[in-house]
Order: sequence, then structure tokens, then C-alpha cells
Amino acid sequence: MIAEVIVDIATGATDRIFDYLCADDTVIGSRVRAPFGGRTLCGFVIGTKETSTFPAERLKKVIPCEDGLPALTGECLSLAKKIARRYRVPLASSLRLFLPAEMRTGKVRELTKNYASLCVPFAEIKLPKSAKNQLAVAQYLEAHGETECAYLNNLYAGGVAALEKKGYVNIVKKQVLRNPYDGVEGEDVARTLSPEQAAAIAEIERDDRTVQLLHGVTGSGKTEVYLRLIADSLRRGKSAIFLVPEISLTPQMLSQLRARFGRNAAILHSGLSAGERFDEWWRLRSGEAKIAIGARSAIFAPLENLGVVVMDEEHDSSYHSETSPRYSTFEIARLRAMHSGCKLVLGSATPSVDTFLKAREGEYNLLPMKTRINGKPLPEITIVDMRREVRRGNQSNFSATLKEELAKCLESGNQAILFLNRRGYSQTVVCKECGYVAKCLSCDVSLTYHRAEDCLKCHYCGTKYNALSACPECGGTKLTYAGTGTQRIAAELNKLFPEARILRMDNDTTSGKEGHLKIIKEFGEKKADILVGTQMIAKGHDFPAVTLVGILDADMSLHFADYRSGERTFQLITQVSGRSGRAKEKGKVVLQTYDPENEVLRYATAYDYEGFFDNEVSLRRGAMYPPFSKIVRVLVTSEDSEKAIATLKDVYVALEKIYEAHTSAFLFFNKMSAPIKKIQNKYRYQVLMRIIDTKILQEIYDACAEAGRREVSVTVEENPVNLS
DNA sequence: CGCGCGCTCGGG
DNA sequence: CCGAGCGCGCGA
Repeated sequence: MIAEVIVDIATGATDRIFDYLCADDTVIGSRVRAPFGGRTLCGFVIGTKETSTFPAERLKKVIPCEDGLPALTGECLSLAKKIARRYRVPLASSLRLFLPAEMRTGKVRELTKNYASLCVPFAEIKLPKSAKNQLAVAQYLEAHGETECAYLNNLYAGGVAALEKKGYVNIVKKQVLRNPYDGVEGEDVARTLSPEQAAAIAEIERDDRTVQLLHGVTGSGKTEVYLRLIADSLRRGKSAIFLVPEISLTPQMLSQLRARFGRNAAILHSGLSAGERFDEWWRLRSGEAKIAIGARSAIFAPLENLGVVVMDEEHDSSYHSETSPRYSTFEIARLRAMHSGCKLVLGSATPSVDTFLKAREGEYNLLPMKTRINGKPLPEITIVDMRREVRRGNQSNFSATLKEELAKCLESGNQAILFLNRRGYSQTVVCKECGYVAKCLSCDVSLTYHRAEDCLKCHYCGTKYNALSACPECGGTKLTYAGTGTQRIAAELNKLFPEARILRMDNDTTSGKEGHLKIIKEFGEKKADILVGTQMIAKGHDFPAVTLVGILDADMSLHFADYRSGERTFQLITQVSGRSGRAKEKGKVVLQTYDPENEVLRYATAYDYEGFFDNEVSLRRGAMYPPFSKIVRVLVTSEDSEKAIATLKDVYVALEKIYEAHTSAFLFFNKMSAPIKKIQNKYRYQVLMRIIDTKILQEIYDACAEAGRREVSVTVEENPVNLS
């Protein structure tokens, strides 16, 4: 028999079918080892046939990989083909999305553990009186049967080994599946549904549109709706995918899921070890687990017969892949839902403008949830005008109001969260004499001063530089540290409230596998009074004792030169505010800004999503910004500036042809160097377009795929989240 | 992707 | 004339 094989090399040059001889029982979707160009590679069987047009004497044989089951299901295969076409990537790269990385690198071993059992009747065991541990082990095994050796060794050191030597005990090796979050347990609180929750579930079942949007205020109980929908799927003998944003797999959420679904849920999370991820993947593939829970990559879970797909915090930017293929999780989720004939349930308190517009227009079913489960009002948000603070002579980062509220909060024994979306101590180091700004050698960005390590760091490539004692340009010693980061806030806070215990949470303090979980746990156990952090503290954490949230610089995201800045600011304020007053006591939010009249801030403090939405949509319609157009950026990067420019020219010429043929489809078309000219020693150039007819998108992708050359990468980005 | 072939250029 | 360097095309 002949196998049609895609070799696992993700380049255009090898992106075609190679025929191989194979065993008659070779299954489509299985992995094989294929001799290819002098070496042996992994390959995927995407088809089989009886004869090949390729000369028979040149056909080589593939060796099957002993996976047990074909790694790719039929649905995976057809989806991978669609993704390859849609994003113009080699089939090998879209196939890779469906497998745990550990499978390809082959670095993961199956985990085995030793188990001991008695091999003679207990009565026949003769032991000297002194052998207490041996006796204890024998008694334990008699009572409990086969037991893990590690467990026995812990209790009765040496007992098992001694018994084995004497031939009383038999030890066998067994493969076990790693069990991430083994210790995580929770009580499954039997919740009765609120009328709104019950109505939402009934409506999702009744309505036949694929996409359902749960628009629920913070605390309206969306999670319980998701869990019920997933449980319903299981009851109907189907499986489910539950997507959450990157770091939103909070301990609370985890324990809830474990309590409700136990080992029926497999967790696919970047925090897992390679081995854990591998085992969890196989539990899904083999059908042992029926629910896949995880960040965006969980949408590729090897499940068949889906009953529901849930996408929590639908608006979150982590649902967009930053690496090739730059897929949209939503697009793939919808394809999977349509394939299985099930619902895709989106949930958010602050849906993206794009999604909400489609819901308003009736393409998606809109399910509002307006009441909070605990019946309490949302925390009151006070806007503080920082310009007035400056006029009063307050140059610090804390307004009088915020200082007062902090003092009150600490006095009453509650906790506070301060939010600032910039890590490090100061944003830049500037020489007062000559205006020199410390910059990264590999990237075209200024360096951030980090006081804890007394060094300068590049936030784009992570390189560390020694702190400056004098200006390297003019030798001046008057260096100013401009722009405030979380480190400086924590330090200033320490001076203001010396007795308060302060915890910082940002990219610098959350290194390691479970870095952020550790900080969240500490704060949750009230081992600190104030938590200072970036973006990452905004996500769904539940701290009952927090009664005050301070948003230190609400303008930072607002004045970004980006059509989405208003949307992002609204989402951020809503999300951060939601951390305040989650339990008995009423929460407060203090929002500091230099632009208190700003409409977005006004809508956010009033929790008026629809008001914000109507305003935003009319702005975007007027300016023809997405969703009324699509921004497309073609980014050309290379370590070799010459090659990058040459490629940019090719790309531009090809795109210009498209532009000339369909000028009316374009609102904007221009080539330039990217705002950050160099990142990690790679020069960056771009062609920026705004299009109103998405039909030409495929032509743009085609043109870019053609223009690629060695050592140069050409990527197409649709409505990119950041335009650096 | 990694290899080898063949072309080209520079030194002797 | 020979060796090093690079670009291109091949792999089943």
C-alpha cells in the first residue's frame, strides 16, 4: 500500500505530499518515521492509496510510530488543512498545533512507578522480631493489596526492599499518568440556579445559532452556566472544550472544575511540565477524559463528538496567537462547533466591539445577565483629577483621596490592590545634561530601570545591562528616572505606610512554573495588605478581603495610538474594579487620571457597557475602523537589514499590484519601517493597509508567501493587537 | 530543514 | 589551476 505523507518540516519547499510504501493496516492520521533526504523524519499519513505515480523503484518505506491510536482524528486533519489554506502556512505547521510539542521532540518518557504486593500468603512470612518495618509493610499489603513502593518507603523505610530480597514481596513497574494539580481539591457547592442563569441555559438550548454570547456583569454567575452546559454535554455522551485566558486558570477556578468533574477534565496549561501535558493530552485522545480545559491551544484538543465549546472572557487578547500561524481562537472554535453541530458559548462582562456588534445584528444570540448573584451593587468608582493634585503641589503618584482610602482600608484590616500597567522601577533613564536615553543594543527601545537588581532591562528581549552611574555620552551624573513602574510604586508605598505588608505581582516576580499562583495564594491568605501589580492582577482572581482598588494611571492605555485603546481601557477598568468588594463589605475603586472628562472613563465608572459600545461603534463607523474595515500589517523582519529591505520591496511590488487592481477595496496603503525599527537584532519593515473587502485578504497572503526568502520572515497580521 | 552540487571568484 | 564560499534545488 502507498501512504501519502506530510513530512514534519515546516517550510514551503517541503509542503507537499510524498508517497511512501507502507503496511496494509496503516491508518490515516497516524504518525510514521519516514526516510527523507538522507535522514529519518517524523511524518503524518494524510491519505492512502493502492498505486503511486512516482517511480516504484524510488519509493521508500515508512515505519509506523507505536502511538496506539492515530495521533490525528479525521476532524483534526480537515481542520489543519483549512488552517494551512487560511493563513498560508505549510500543512506541517498547522498539523503541529494539534499535537503536544513533547510528542514531536520525543523528550518525554512515560512515567513508571513501582508497586509492591505479597507473593506468598501472609501466614507464611517469617520475620525476626526486630524487623518492625518489614512486618508493618507486610501487614499493610495484606490489608490493602498492591501498593505504591514510594508510599510504603515513606512510612516504613527499607521494609519493602528487605521483604523483596527474602522473596515475600513482588515488585512490578507500571506506567502511570501524571496528574497535574493533584493536590487541588474543592467542595462542589450544589448551587441552585438563579432565574437568569436558568433562562440563559434554556435559551442556549432553544436557539439554533452556533455562536451564543453571554453578556454578564462581574459576579452574575457565568461560570456556573458554563459548568452546567458542560455537564449537560457529558450527560448526552459528548465531550466539551472550556477555554480560558492565558493566566486565568486561578486556583479557585481549578478547584471548582476538579470538584465538579474530577479526572474527567484534562488540563492543558503552560504551567504544566512537559510530561504532564503529554499525559493529559493522551487522556483526551484515548477518551478517558472528556473535557479539555486550557488557554487558546486547548482549542486543538483531540476530542471527538463535541457537545459544547466555551470561551470565557471572549474579549481577552491572549486568544490571538502571536506566532505563526497567527490564528484566531474564535475562528477555529466556530469551525469546530459547526463541524460537531454544537454551540460555541462566548462569555464576557465587556465583549469586544466586534463580537457585540455581531450579537446586536443578530448573527450571534445575545444573552444578557444583568443581576449579580449576591445581589450587591458593583463597587463605586471615584474619578480623581490628577491635574488638580499637581496644581495643589502633589507631585507623587498617589492622590490625596487614594492615600486616605488606603489608610482607611488598612486600618479596618482589609486588603487593597493597586494597578499600574508598567513593570520595573522607572520607564527610562534620561541624562539631564545632554538628553541621552539608555537604549537596548539589540532593540530599538529604551531600557527600564529595575531597582531590586539595580540594573537596566530591555522589556522586549530581556537583556540586562549594568546600571549607569554617569551618562555614557557626556559623562554627566544628573540622571533622572522618568516614568513610574510597579517597583517604584511598591517602594513609595513602603515609605507612606511603613507598617503595611506589600506584595508585587508582575512579570519580574512571577517567574517559574507556578510563580503567579504562589503570589495569589500568599495574598489570598492575607499574608500581605497591599498588592501592587500590572495587567495580570486584573484577571478573575477572587480575594474576598479586598475592599479597595486603585487604578494609578488610567490614561496609559487610553492614549495609545491604536483604534482599540478605548475598548481596552474600558475592559481593563471594569476588570480591575471587579476585584474590589467581592464578599460582605462594599468595595471602592479610586481611578486616577489626567483626563477626567474622557468619555470612555465616564462610561466605565458608570458600568455602562452599552453606552460605551454605542459611542464606540459610531466613532469607528465614522472613521471606518474595524469592525467596519480590517487593518492588515505585513511585517518583514531579518537580522540582515539589506535582505529585509529587498524582501520589503518584493512584497510591496506584489501588494501594489493587488492595490491597483482593487483600489476601491483599500482605505489605506503604505510601506514604512515599523514603529520599533529593531527587536532582538532583527530589523523590521512593514506595509500597512486598511481594507474594506476581505476577499482580497487571500491575495495578500499569497503575495507574502511568494515573497519570502531565506533568513527573512514575512508575516501577515490581521487587526494586530500591538503595532510595535 | 539539511545536504550536495555547481558556479563563481580570488589567490597563486 | 585549485580551494573556499554561496545559492539553489532536491528529498518519495
